[in-house]
Amino acid sequence: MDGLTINEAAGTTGWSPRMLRYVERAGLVSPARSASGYRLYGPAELQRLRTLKELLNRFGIGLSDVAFAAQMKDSPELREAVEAWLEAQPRRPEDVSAEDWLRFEQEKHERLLTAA
Amino acid sequence: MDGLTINEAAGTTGWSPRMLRYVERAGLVSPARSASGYRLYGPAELQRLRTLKELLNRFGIGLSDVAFAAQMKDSPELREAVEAWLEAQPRRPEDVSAEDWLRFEQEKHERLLTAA
DNA sequence: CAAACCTTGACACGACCGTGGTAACGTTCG
DNA sequence: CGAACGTTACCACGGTCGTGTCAAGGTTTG
Repeated sequence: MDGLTINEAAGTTGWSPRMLRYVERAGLVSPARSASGYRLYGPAELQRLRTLKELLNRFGIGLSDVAFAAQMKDSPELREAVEAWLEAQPRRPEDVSAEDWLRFEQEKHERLLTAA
Repeated sequence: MDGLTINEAAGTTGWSPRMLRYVERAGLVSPARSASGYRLYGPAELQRLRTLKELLNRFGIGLSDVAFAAQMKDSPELREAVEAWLEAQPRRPEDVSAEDWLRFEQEKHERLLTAA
């Protein structure tokens, strides 16, 4: 049977076995299962895991964010409702662009800014 | 000057003053400010706050989710990267539709299911 | 001018995210 | 058959989300 087991997949993707199960639970990458229930990661899943990792690192987002995007993707009702809300008013990007967003998302414990 | 103060706005929208500040911080609804720095909520903001509340309740999502959607909306780079990743493979919706998503998102502490 | 309201900053708290670890039990392979 | 590996179910822990509350100080208004 083709497909790497979870530890092998962990080895080639950089995720821990623990996280591979978590990612699956989040509905993002679900490998096939062997007759006895072992996870079998094929080339497609492995690639998906690698690009997922890069996606998260590159933008500093979380699994939940991607999971939410997925949910929006296959629930037109949700997607339309959210888009409609966002469309309503532009929020001039001067105020809340990457700067403030990051500030909010990460919310380390920095002060300052106050946007003179 | 037109515009309700934060407590008045809280009264008509159902949000607490605390949460109105939090929502602003998340970059979702930013009222104008008076000369001395008081928040002034106009009809547009009030409506936006009410619909936001309904959006969250209706789909059981969080402010962060909407904030993330907003971020995707005005960062084409992020949006394209996420969409590209999601597009890659369809994930048959039998496995991870609303059921599992909710299970993951809320993750109360329920057992069972195992989808006989 | 004093009461009532606003502002930001902080402490606090339960719930959940992202992780790791361990336990208890089934599977594969040498 | 025993070692190595897989599965699920838990405990734990720092960090963030969504909230409330309180303190210290400026503003508005009767």
